[in-house]
Amino acid sequence: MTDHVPKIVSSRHAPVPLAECALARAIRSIGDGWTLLILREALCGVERFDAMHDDLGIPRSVLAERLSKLVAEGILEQRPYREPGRRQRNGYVLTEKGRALTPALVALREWSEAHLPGGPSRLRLQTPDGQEVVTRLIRVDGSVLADPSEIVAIAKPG
Amino acid sequence: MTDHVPKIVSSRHAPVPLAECALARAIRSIGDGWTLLILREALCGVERFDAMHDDLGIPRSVLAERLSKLVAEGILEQRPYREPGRRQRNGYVLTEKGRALTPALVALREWSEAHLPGGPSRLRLQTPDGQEVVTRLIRVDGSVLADPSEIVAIAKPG
DNA sequence: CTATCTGAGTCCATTTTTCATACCCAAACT
DNA sequence: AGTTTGGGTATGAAAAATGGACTCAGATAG
Repeated sequence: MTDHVPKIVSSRHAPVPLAECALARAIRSIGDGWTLLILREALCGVERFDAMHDDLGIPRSVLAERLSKLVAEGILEQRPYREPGRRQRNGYVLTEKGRALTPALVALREWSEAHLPGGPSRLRLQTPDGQEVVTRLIRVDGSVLADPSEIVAIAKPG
Repeated sequence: MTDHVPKIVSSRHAPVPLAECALARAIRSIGDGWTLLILREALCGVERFDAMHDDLGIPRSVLAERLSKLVAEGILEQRPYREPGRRQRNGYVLTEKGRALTPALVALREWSEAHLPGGPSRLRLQTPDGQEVVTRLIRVDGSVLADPSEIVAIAKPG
């Protein structure tokens, strides 16, 4: 104690362990390739099992398992519907919790457009009046952050 | 051709196929649980193989494979360093392309704080002067979007 | 009333990843 | 010369993904 512990040189390790990190929890919850692609489908308004199966080429068993996990987590909910002359079925739609993932997906899309090869995306995310939607990083005082390299990660004492 | 094809009833399917979707490409590139957790480490300033291994509990072979993929994609780069009296090694740091993922990760963190159980996160992402950073969805005209449910996905004609 | 069609899944055998542990290597220090 | 240490490979066992066949229930046709 009277020792002057030389002090940790730099942050060799993350400032916060996984168990206390909200970002890590989000990744655990939805950070899986198929799950993210399913959320893209949901954001695009696709509700049906077979439509997702067709769009994604995902194995049916994997799709069923992921959908029920997303329902269990409250990100999707089953919405029964019936087409005229067809029997009742249920589709999957985003809950409010699920919709709240939109900023993250929009940010990913922007990153891809700016930094990945493959040409411009044909997918547009916009308001009903046709204005495209983008994300911005801002400080709590409302000012826009120009450069993400200004960001540092620290641990809140706890 | 003279047939009046009845017209597709609604968007059962996504407006854009995966191959032409920037969001899908991003998911292919980094949408994997371990990869996202590695990016979290990088964002936290963790550079070294062993530090990441300790923090994440990831198998060494998986970590090695993911790191080299991220380097190949230009998201991380190897930065050789040498501590006094130690041999030269290389760490991994975000490139500019990698840093550009920050908004997506911040958005995920916000979602987690707002909607997942687990208590407040101890991880803070802030500017050097201590202001916390958050994301906002905005229209191209600059106005802030209050509710993500206003968003619709459509295909750009192509 | 029986047959058939369809959307929405489940089941199952095979292949692919992941996992955990052990092992390896090169530099630096003893 | 021998030991330590960060940074990886190699390897067999366990888990997950894959793709195809199978199931089920209700609507409609015959």
